[in-house]
Amino acid sequence: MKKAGTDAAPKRERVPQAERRRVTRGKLLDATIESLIDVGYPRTTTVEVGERAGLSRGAQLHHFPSRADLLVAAIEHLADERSKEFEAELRARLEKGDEPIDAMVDMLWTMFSGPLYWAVVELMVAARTDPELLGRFETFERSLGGRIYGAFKQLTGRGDRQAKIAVEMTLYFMRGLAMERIFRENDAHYANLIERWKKSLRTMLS
Amino acid sequence: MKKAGTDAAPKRERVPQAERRRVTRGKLLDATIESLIDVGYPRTTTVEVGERAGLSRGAQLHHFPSRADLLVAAIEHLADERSKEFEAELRARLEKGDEPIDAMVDMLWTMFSGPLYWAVVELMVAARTDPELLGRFETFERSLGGRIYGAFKQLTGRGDRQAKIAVEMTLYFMRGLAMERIFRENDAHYANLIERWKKSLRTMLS
DNA sequence: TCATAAACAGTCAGCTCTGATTGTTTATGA
DNA sequence: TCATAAACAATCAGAGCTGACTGTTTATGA
Repeated sequence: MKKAGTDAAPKRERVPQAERRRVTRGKLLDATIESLIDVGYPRTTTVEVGERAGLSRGAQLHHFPSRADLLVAAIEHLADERSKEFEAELRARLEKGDEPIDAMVDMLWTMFSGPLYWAVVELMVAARTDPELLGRFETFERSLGGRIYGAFKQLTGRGDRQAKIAVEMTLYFMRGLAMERIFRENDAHYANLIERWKKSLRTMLS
Repeated sequence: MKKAGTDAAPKRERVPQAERRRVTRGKLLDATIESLIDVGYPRTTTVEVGERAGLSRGAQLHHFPSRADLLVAAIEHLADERSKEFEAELRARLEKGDEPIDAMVDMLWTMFSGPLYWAVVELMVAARTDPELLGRFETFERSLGGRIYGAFKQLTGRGDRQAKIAVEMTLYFMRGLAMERIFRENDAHYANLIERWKKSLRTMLS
């Protein structure tokens, strides 16, 4: 009764190793991001992540031998997720055909006010005092920054220095505004400030 | 030889209990802030702080029975320190007699780019997932925010709604810009953006 | 000057987290 | 079909952290 029927019978799914590997790692990395969002960096322990992923310790350590390995991989995974989020948002705005500045700012705020951004904040702050994380984080942050600037060019047709700086300042403003959400949940307040930012941005670009 | 000469002899300093208490607690709280800046929130353990303060475990636990007590007190202490920093900066700008907007923005950037702000960031992010810290943090953050707005009124003579929002947006921008310092140290870059912000601010207020 | 309380020191048990080890199951390709 | 390697499971020792406990020193005010 140990071996499953080898011929006709239940027809077990045959999943290639590479695919199984990908799925299990994905579960662990998703669980890591989720834990960062829910309980923060210090309490994102390997046990916490293993439980969230529903995997045994052995399975976990097979893929990520140490907590550091897990977190470093989580940075890359988070970058992927944000990238997907970004592309989806960009497509949505393009379809809606909003005015470019509005589209850009709204799109960015959607990302900065979404749950994934808490994971970014946790990792960013942890990276400040952890050289290994810092190196990784920087790489992906720059890459996404470049992609955002590219989208701005695509939307507005402007690629000059002034535009670049305006995008940069927008990102900083969003970052600071997003942090405020630690204390306040008042969506109307943020909506108001976002509208005001659009005005400032237009002035900067004119 | 145990008891010191009671009459003439070496004249031991007599320090009142309240003062000794104040000093020892100050050492512990300073050490906590220093540790937050140097190694971050997760590694700011009670042992780490005790060693930095040069105090025994007993002394430490006498004043702060738990890690949580220490961190909560550190928030208040940090608020005091920032407050002092603020008042000092404000006086300096008033003496220099700079143009009000310049003075305000420069003063704020001095604070946001100073070492104390890293401690603020560490505690703020930790507070996100820790209700006890959150309550405390919010209180002092609001209080300092009010004081900053007050100074703005004092400097510019403007206390209208538009001014209030402009100050608020300035604080958000600074917060986001300060975080960038995790990755980049290029002072000239920040100086440039600060100058641009002054322009935006003037436009907002005009 | 002396009783009392606060300040301070040192040690340690208990807990949690990490990562190593060993054993079992499942998939793949020969 | 079977040997091999990857994937997964379970347990555990070691290290670090917290907070409790006990004992000593120092200051205060009666």
